[in-house]
Amino acid sequence: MERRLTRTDLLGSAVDLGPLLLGTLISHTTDEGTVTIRLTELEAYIGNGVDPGSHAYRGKTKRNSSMFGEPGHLYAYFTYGMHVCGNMVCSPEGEPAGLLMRAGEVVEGLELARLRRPAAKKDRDLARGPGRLATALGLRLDDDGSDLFAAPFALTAGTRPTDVMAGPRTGISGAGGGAQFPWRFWIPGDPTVSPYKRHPKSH
DNA sequence: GTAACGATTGGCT
DNA sequence: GCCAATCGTTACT
Repeated sequence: MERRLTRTDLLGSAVDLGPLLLGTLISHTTDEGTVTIRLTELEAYIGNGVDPGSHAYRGKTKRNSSMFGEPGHLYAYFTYGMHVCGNMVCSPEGEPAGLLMRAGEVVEGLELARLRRPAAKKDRDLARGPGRLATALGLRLDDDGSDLFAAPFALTAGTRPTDVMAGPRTGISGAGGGAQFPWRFWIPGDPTVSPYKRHPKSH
């Protein structure tokens, strides 16, 4: 039986929660329908001057304020002038931390996800990458701050993976990109996990 | 005020 | 593998 998650399940260190939350199902319902994605890849970001890769590294701003809010809410941001990415906010209010939803498998609303992701050649590419996942789920910038435990969102415990891998985060430049912060977590062997890419600038 | 850069993607070589 | 797209945020002058 599938269990509905509660806010307590997201209250804790993002680094600890990352591996535990792999396999979680996130649902988003719009007037177009419902899409549910089983998360297969997550990245932890903390901040507070500790994590150079985090948007919250230099403190609270208008953009990242959701990360400082109540756990279980969405931190959605706009990047590269065209993509939206979504985080699940963890840790107590006032302490910025989140888990970037980097990839997943569409398990409900396949047709709607295909409609939203016309560029995807295979179903495994529908949510393979943070911008793609957000698009498939129908996330928009104004969903930033939304409570993931209230309509139109829902979080459900999925089948827990038998194995979990950890490594350096993708696309991070500078100090936050190295093996010093192995806070990318994924389900090994899952075809929907995105390929690792180091930041273009770090050569 | 002005320039550079991204927690990326998709198309092309 | 290489690179353009595209614009808000950040990092300078």
